[in-house]
Amino acid sequence: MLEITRIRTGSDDIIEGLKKRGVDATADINALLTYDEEWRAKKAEMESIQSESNKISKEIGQFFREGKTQEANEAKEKTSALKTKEQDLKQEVNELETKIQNKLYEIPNVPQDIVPAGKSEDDNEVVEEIGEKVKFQDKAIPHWELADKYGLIDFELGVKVTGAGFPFYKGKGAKLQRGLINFFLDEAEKAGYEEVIPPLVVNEESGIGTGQLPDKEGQMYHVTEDDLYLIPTAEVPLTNMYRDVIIPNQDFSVKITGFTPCFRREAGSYGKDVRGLNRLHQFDKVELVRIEHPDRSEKALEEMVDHVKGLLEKLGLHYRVLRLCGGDLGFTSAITYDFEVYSAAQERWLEVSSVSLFETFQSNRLKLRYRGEDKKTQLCHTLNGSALALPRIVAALLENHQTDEGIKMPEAIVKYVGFEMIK
RNA sequence: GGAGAAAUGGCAGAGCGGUUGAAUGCACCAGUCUUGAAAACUGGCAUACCGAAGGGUAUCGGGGGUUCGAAUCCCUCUUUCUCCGCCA
Repeated sequence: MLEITRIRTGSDDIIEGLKKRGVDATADINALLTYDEEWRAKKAEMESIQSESNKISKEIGQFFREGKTQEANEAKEKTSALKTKEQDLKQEVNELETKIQNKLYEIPNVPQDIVPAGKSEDDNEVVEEIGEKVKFQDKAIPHWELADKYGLIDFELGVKVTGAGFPFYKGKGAKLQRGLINFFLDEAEKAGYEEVIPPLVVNEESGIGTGQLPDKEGQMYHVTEDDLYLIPTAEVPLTNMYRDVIIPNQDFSVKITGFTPCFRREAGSYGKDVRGLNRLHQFDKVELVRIEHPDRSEKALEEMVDHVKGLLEKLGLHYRVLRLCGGDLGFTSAITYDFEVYSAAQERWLEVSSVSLFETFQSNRLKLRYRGEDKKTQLCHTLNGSALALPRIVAALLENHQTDEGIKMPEAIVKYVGFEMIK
């Protein structure tokens, strides 16, 4: 959520910036400015009436204490007119606040200057590409066939027990999963992140805090009986740890990591996108979350990007880094780098990580602030990134490291999974 | 799940329906004193919004109500604690 003060002072820049998303926010911003002005006028009026009636109330108290009952009763008469006026104004003020709030919820974050304009993923900017496509003598076998051949993952069983998109990992498939999680967590810890195991269900306020709600409730599983949501990413509970928090100094740097399963309804997905491990309703992910001083958030973003690159290199995967264009940028993000690994058998890129800087967009909703030198509270910057999401990493590992003898594990994870080859 | 009790500032803990945004203590910050520190003393110390400023308004778990006036009374929700039941 953008800050209303920013809209007051920089509406043109916001409108200009949002064009890169293909959004024309002129009407919304102008409406907001009108509501805001009206709100301030009404509120000032309401407060002066409140002030007056507070004053009279105090006088009445004084009269009673002095035993001047008649004066007190006369003063009471005066308040009734004020009261009805106050109530009317209060209602108007409330209505305006709701309107402003709803409008603010609708406006996405403003992309940073270096974010390219664009409509879809085709306009994303390839920042760099590392490694080369693996050459195979025959055609590479897709991961779902490999998973079946080596008994690693049972998709059919998942369909029976739960439904499509909820696979069973078995034997070495399960060990690979567990090993990768531990590997990612250890790497995060080495980089200074504190490990957290959060709840996997969150309340509505948390969903609003990080921007999943309102609007995108269709993407989350909703436990209606208790009005709770299954987390679509650890970002939600990890970032909401800091909802309504004021960090007492300005030298802070919060770095947390957490492994969680993630649950996504993924309504509307179909075809090759959902084949095998490409898109699941439940998947495992290690997430990084950072809360930073605005002056240090750019640096933090770079560090996170470097961290993810390091992981992909240790896994020996051919990957590329994209700077998302305005149109592909998430609602809450000011800048996002996506990481894609090359799927040798499917011959396409698979997204395995997304690292974003939200600036104050989330912290404004979260009321997440720090206390500056002048003792005033300022909004923090929030960031997060996957490091990494498991299914597509597994898909890429299986496909890219397949040999005639089996699937070779990258050196870095051998000690984590406990074997060198899947045979 | 059933029965009771409670929810006040960073913490502890007062609070009669009327200068209570809230006593007091601790913690914290600044100053005095000191070679330095401690102690002592003095002052400061919630958040948000509106306003150029003086200042104003709101907030005592959340929401609603009674009243000229609510931290204080009523309703409701949430959470915590104690006891009982159930249970990894």
